[in-house]
This record gives sequence, structure tokens and C-alpha cells, in this order.
Amino acid sequence: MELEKSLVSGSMSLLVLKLLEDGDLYGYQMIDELRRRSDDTFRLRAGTLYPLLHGLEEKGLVTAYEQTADSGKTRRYYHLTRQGRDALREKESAWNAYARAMGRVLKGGACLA
Amino acid sequence: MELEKSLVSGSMSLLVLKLLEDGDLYGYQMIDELRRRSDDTFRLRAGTLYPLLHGLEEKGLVTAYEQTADSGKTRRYYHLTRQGRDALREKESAWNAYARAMGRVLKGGACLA
DNA sequence: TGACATATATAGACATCCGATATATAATGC
DNA sequence: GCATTATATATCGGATGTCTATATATGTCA
Repeated sequence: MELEKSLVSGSMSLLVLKLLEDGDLYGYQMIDELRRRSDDTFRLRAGTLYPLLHGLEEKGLVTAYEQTADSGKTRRYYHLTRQGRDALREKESAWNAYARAMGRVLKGGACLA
Repeated sequence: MELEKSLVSGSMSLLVLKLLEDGDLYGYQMIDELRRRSDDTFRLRAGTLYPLLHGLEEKGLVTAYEQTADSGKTRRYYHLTRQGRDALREKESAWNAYARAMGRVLKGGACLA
């Protein structure tokens, strides 16, 4: 099922921070990882990810370092900072509150029977 | 807990359509109703709602009619069309898919123990 | 009569995300 | 040896959705 593009926004940073919780990743890798972990639901685009990562770096939620792989390609790895971990926790609980509220509204109705 | 404003967007139309599933409502009423049904989580603003309703009307998902209350105030009621019902079902399943995927990503990690 | 709640409405600003495009290198195919 | 594809990062312009601020008019209450 095709996800409506406009359904949700602003949760991409939450997802990216969450991915980095388990260890440092480089951008291209995040795209694959997110797709895998969401069973192909979240297809993060490069044009979305890189500006987002730069923003997270500016805010101090992640730090970046370059590393050249055996293949010879230079990869830019991102690391979750302490601040990033705090932000992640906040965003997670905000998401949970939001999802709960959605559940209440979507379940609450249908009293026509 | 304060919900981050930017966390989710695009789901307001889903919520509004859902409210109208149970019967016709006027705008101001939707704000209260949504707030009540979400336990004070969703505080829809008038400046968000009215343009949204006009958009839904343009798309044929709702129809509108005016009615004067006993109080003397003229209220603009909105009614969910057949098309609106279809759109509601689609948006609901899109939301469910999204929420499930979020759940998978948010639960999947944390393997550091 | 002045303040407040009800009720609808628009304009301007802002954040988020996507598509298109650009660059450079490595691997693969012919 | 050369072309194509995959990897990897990056920026720009635009579409969308929501907010704040503002405007309007009426009803209620002190």
C-alpha cells in the first residue's frame, strides 16, 4: 500500500536518531537500514536525509567524522551525542502521545449502530 | 506533555473527516470535539481548520450548509460525502500502516544490553 | 457599554519533505 | 579500454501543511 506522502512529517529526525542509537552509520546506509527495519514502508530520500543530517549536526544532536572504506569510498559517519540521546527520548515519548491520541479519536467514533 | 508541533502533519484532515463520520458538525464544534476525544492532545486552531475545511469542500469530501442556531448565530455545518467516506477509509489505513512501521523501527533497536 | 465567548475567515511566515539535478568514485559488463 | 550502473554525498526549487496574527460580526454577562 502506497503511503500518502503528506500524512506525516517531522518524524524523520526521530527515525534517524533512533537508527543511530545502535551505532554509528553513514547516510547511504541509513536509507537502506530504515527501509529494512520498516519493512519497506519508509523510503527516505537522499535529498531529504542529507539536509536533515546537517541540521542535526548544527543542533549538536549528532557529530560527524569521515572514514574511508576498504572499497576506497569516503563515508561520512554520524554519531549520536548525549544531547541527541535526550532529544531522541523526548521525540519518542512525543510520538507515543501522538499515536495514543490518534488511536483514541479513530476508535472513539462509530456510534451510529 | 507538550507535543512537538512539527512532529506530525497532514493527519489533521484525517481527524476532521473522522469526526464527521458520526454526524454533521460546524467548525468551532470540531475544535472542541477533537480536543475532548483526544484527551486535550489535539488543539486544532481556527486558522488551521477553516482553510482545511474549504479544501475538503473543494475536493468534494464534504458539503456545507448554513443553519442559524437558537442563539441567533449562523453556523456552517459540514457533512461527509460518499467520497469523503472513501477518503477517510484510505487515510485510516495509511495511518495504520505508518504507525505500525514506526512501531517496528522504534522497537527494533536497543540491542546494546 | 465594555469585556468576553462564539463563529468564521484570510494573509503571511515557516518547517518539512520531495523531485530534480550535480558531483565523484568503484564495480561491472562488453 | 570504455560505458553503464551502483555507491555516496550534496544543493536547489517547489509543494504542502500548519501556525500566528489579524479581521469580522454577533450574543452574553456584568
